[in-house]
Amino acid sequence: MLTKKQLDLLEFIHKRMQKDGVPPSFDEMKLALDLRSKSGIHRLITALEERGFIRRLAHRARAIEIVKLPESLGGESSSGFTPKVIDGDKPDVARPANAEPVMASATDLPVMGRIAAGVPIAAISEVSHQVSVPNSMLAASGEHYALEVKGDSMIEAGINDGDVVVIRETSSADNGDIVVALIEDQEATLKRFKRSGRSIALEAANPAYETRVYPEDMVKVQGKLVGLIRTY
Amino acid sequence: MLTKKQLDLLEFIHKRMQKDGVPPSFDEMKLALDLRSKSGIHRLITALEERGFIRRLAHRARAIEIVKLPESLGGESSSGFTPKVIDGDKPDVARPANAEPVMASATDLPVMGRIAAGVPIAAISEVSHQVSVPNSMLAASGEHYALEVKGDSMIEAGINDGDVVVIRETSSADNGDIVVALIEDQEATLKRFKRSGRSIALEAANPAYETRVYPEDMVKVQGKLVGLIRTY
DNA sequence: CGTACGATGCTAACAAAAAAGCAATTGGAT
DNA sequence: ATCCAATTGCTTTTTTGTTAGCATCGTACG
Repeated sequence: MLTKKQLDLLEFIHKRMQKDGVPPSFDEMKLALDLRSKSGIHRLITALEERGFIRRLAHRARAIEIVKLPESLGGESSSGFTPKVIDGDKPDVARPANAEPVMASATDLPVMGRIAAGVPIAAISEVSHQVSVPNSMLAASGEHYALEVKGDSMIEAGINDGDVVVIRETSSADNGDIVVALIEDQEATLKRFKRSGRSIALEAANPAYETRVYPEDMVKVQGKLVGLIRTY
Repeated sequence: MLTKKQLDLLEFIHKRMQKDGVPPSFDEMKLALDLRSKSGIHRLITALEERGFIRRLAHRARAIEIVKLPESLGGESSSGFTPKVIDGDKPDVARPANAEPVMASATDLPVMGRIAAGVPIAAISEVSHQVSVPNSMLAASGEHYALEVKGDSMIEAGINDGDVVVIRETSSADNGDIVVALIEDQEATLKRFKRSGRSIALEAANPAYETRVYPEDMVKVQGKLVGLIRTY
């Protein structure tokens, strides 16, 4: 899953955080890996993020957090690690007796880029990073992936700019479903699906955008919205 | 299930990862299996992926991960690997062939009831059930819990009826934060917080509801909104 | 027995990603 | 305003993954 360099860096970050609690800066990492430029680090970090090992805040100094460790670094296996653990322990809560880092059922899904609203987007392409979504959001079978929403076209459906939507792959949809549709094999959008006869209407949930109607063979449903995750 | 070659390769990858944590590159595998071309490896890898033994990121160097091992190779115990399924939910069986990502970082939070919008609610009390939320939504420290949203008072903030909101306990808030506030020690609501001088305004995100202003000692902030989860 | 097919092997050409470096910007924090 | 850190653009080299085309071998099957 990781290349040597990536692993080295991850290990360094991990040790650093164990030692003084603060993640290293790019320069420190540069030093540690004996590079002459930070840009190399930047790329390694990006790779680690893409693979779901770390999480970070862009443009924030030292805003790196380790999300998981590979087994080779004393990673989990038996629940050992637990990068950060909040066990939402509220008062009496009925929690199963086994004390623990309360890892719950979730699955990492790849975020396949951003999907636009008004003016669509470069079709779904590559993984930018991973998000964990509760399994309760996923169907027992079927492929899922996530997209970051760009724009405000679905605002009246409670989908805001920046939200992450979870999509289940499917090529069919029912009226009223919110779907990811590929129009003319070109642009992908998130819209509400409505069929009438041989035409398909894709309507935004925002009066500022107009509903567009296409003959059915110009629209391909790629997936349907099954969940939404927003972080403030 | 697997051909000899496929098994050999899988075994090699496994050992390799045990040893140095980094999966082998195609060339290394080529060497190991004593082939003169990578293309053979490519096909074997594809086969292993199809059969669900490994998972990988296409076009990424060394991005291979072993998902399961046949019994013939110490299948469970010896590797400390155990493609874990944290108890509770669905058994890991029914996963489509092209495998979805594995279990990831999430935490179960108790849902402490429903919180209303317009007309508040029976104060936060007992746990109705648990939801898994991605750890990325939680602060490194602090207590969290979840509430189910009842009503449409925050609809313009993209919070719909039925959504689950994740709250971090805190007694302070900044202007503009969406908070769970206890009014007169009686009713709890989810509103946007605005302070001016010694009074606190709690405003809904829905023109149908009016903003209410209280002297600061009548309002107690109980927590602030940090995340939202919606399942369709 | 001959054919079809699947699993393998090889070569060779290509396409991309990983990794590094340098320089110039942008952002945050103080 | 200024410092420091992070981000970006661009370049170069090396490593790694992907594909296509072709050949061989063995087995299942009519």
